[in-house]
Amino acid sequence: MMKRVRTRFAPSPTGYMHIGNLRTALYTYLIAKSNDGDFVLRIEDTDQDRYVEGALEFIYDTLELTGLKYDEGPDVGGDFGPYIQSERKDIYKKHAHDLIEKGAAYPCFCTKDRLAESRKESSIKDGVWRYDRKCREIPQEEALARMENEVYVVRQKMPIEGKTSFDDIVFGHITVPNEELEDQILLKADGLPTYNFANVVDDHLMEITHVVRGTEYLSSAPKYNLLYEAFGWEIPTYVHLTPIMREPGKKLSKRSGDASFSDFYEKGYLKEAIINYIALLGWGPGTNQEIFTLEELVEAFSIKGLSKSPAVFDVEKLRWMNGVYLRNLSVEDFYEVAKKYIDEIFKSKSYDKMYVSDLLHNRVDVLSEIPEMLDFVKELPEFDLEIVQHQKSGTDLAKSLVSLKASKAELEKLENWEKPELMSALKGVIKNLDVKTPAVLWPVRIAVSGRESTPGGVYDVLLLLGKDETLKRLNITIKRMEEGI
RNA sequence: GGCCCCAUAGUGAAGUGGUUAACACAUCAGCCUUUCACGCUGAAGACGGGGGUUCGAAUCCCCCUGGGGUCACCA
Repeated sequence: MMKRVRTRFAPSPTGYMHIGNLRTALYTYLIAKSNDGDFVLRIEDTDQDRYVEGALEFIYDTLELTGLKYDEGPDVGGDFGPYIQSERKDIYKKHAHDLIEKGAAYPCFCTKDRLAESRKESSIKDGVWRYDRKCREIPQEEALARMENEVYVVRQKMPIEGKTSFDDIVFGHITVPNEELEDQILLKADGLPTYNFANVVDDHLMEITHVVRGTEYLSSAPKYNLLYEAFGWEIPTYVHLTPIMREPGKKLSKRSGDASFSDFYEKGYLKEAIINYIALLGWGPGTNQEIFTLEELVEAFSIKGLSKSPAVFDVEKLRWMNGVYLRNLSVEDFYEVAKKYIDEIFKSKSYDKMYVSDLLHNRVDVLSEIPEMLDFVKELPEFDLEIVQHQKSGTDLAKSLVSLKASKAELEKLENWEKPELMSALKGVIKNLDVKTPAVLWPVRIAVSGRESTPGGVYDVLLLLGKDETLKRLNITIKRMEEGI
């Protein structure tokens, strides 16, 4: 009987959900759920200096929004709490002392000053300083006594010689020389554990079976193995994830701009598309399927599909995928997500919601583009008269002017400003003038929109503007042209 | 610098000794068309380099190169 799979997402409360963190959360969730297991949220706040107000809510909200529902966590409870590390202080302290008794760790009384001094002296040699293990030799009895009234940290006693190996499910078997391992600090002088200690203790106590984290922890894994062994605990399955790069060679980071989930979300990328896209950054289903709902990801996910090399975040592909999601929406649903962007253009003016949505929903990749696509609705933009001519059908300015005047005359007569009427009016113009269709439709559209490309054709643009505005703009452009010729 | 890891088109990514080396985004061309977009069709584009092993290597081994990670009282 296999143990129940349990994974945990363990962010620091920094008030920011980096896209890479989100992906880690996603994969962690998928590993649990694709095995009918539990997904746990644990907050790693052992660095007091880093605490950001409101960060917890931010994490809860983001996971809620993206659908990564956790079975246990600070706000939902569970049998393995508390789920916030700063509330587990006593647990770490007890375990650190157990380790001292077992001889796998020792208290270190070196002050930061002495360390800095030591670092300064020896750094001349090869550039990399490592703790000189001064306190390691203090007899345990004496050390225990000094702990009563001195400030100390607890350090892990690493083997001096030999090698340590560990297995990672994506990277395989990895061996490192023990001389590389520093006697790292487990418990800080403030009594809180370092990540290096807390993660081991918590993962064991919370019965985490698959430890999912970034490759930045790969080189620390042997130290964790040594810790598990010292405690006599079962070693979990390690799943180290490659980083997401902004461009080849450059890691995606907060500093390089819009690398956070909320930035994308607020720009008009759908959460489903973001999740879908990042799922494919570093993981492949082994089939050609690319569009996945979260449920489908749970179904399709396998650790085997995880990639060993870093993946570059390609905004262009995210755009495309977001467009696919938008197009797959019904017009009604599209309106719901696009509403706030469309309203930026129409403000309080009334408009036919479904009509506008229908016009937009095949043409938009990112919702925030909408105001720009419709900006001509607000007012006639400045534009170069040259674009009024339709080159392909050999229409020049003079001919365009004729088309415009004739069109204006017909449009003025219309009682009903509806598509069928507009169509028959302009088709009549085309027939009377005996010209090609674009020779009329193109100039009219440009004359009233000032744009070479618009969502929808002339009739759509005319409907968007209404009769009065259309005629007003036709007059303006006609006048400009008359003065120009 | 030491140690560890990685390496298929611009990007993601199939492929695990024998393939015309998939597929998707992007690019380019054509079709559709009243512009744009959607959609459809097609094109160009890759196994980082060098040695082995093998009848045969993108696939296995070694070296080089390139990239990444790590070496905190941060996670």
